Amino acid sequence: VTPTHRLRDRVVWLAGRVSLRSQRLIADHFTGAELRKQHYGILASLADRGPASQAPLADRLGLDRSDLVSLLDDLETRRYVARTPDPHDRRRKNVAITPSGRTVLKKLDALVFAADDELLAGLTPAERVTLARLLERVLSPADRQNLPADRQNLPAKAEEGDC
Amino acid sequence: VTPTHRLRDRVVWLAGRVSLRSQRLIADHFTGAELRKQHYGILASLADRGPASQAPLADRLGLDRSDLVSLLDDLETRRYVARTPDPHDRRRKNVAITPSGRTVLKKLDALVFAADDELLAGLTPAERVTLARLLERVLSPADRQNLPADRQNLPAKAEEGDC
DNA sequence: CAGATCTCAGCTTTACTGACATCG
DNA sequence: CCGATGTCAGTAGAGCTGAGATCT
Repeated sequence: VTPTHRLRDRVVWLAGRVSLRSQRLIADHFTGAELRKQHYGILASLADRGPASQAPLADRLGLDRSDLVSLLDDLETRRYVARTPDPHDRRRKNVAITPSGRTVLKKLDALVFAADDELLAGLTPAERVTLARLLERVLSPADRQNLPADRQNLPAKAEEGDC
Repeated sequence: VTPTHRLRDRVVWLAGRVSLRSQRLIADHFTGAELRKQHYGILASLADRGPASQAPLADRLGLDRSDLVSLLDDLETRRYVARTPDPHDRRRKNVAITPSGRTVLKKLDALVFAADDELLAGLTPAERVTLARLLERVLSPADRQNLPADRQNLPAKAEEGDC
């Protein structure tokens, strides 16, 4: 009685659908915020993982270096981040979040948290953790090509106890 | 020792990353196939869930009705689907997959399956099922708003037996 | 000179919006 | 008249490509 339903079993398809819904939820919650999803990602990454020059920053966000430029321009003109030339390598520009950037990040983080909560409304807290861990592990092999050495904090056991 | 790492705990963010990687994998596997991800979705939906007119078809794929038009044009000119006017409601056009459409679907399905396998390389079979089920459940509440009465085949128990 | 970094310009795909003619 | 359907045109976001200037 399981008539194959291809799309329901293909994570590559389901991920696209969930991503689209996530995008809509975030966009809805962000109305009037003059910043978008990627801006939030940049601020969050800078706050949680420290400053970086643009190339590594783009890598850890999964963005293209060229697309990062205008996003940083947006944030820089609003004084949410600061681009300072690297004294050791004059090609690089070190990007750091500013105090006012942290203030905005706090507000945006609440919006993203609300969107996340809305997306996962049908799941228990334990299931949400399981889902996040599985998605993170799906991403890991691709990230290992980019990230230098930043990912040792996975205890290798996948948080069972539910499901 | 868990320094908050916002992006790693937000499914709305992780879903976007996984979706992007999925998109790249599918696009890679589809090189030379003259059809894209959505074309596959249309064919798969028509094959697995039967023919439908365009509006319901768009709903069950999560596409916009307007975007479905040109996608169906592509498939129709290649004789993979057939649009036939509905005799009971002359506004509607019933869309069905053709025999040659099923042939192409088989080939595309192998490509998508390969992409899915590559995406989930780091997960065990049981974990893959768990991930698919969780993603499906995230999608369900949104789908119930669109689909008329097409989703009773979820027995309210989420196919455990693993995990 | 090879390679990395930042930047810019242009392109494609995707999703959305608004409008329209047709029909129930 | 209201609402649904299929279609079209235009818009904006997102990602990619290729190139250039600067620097290691």
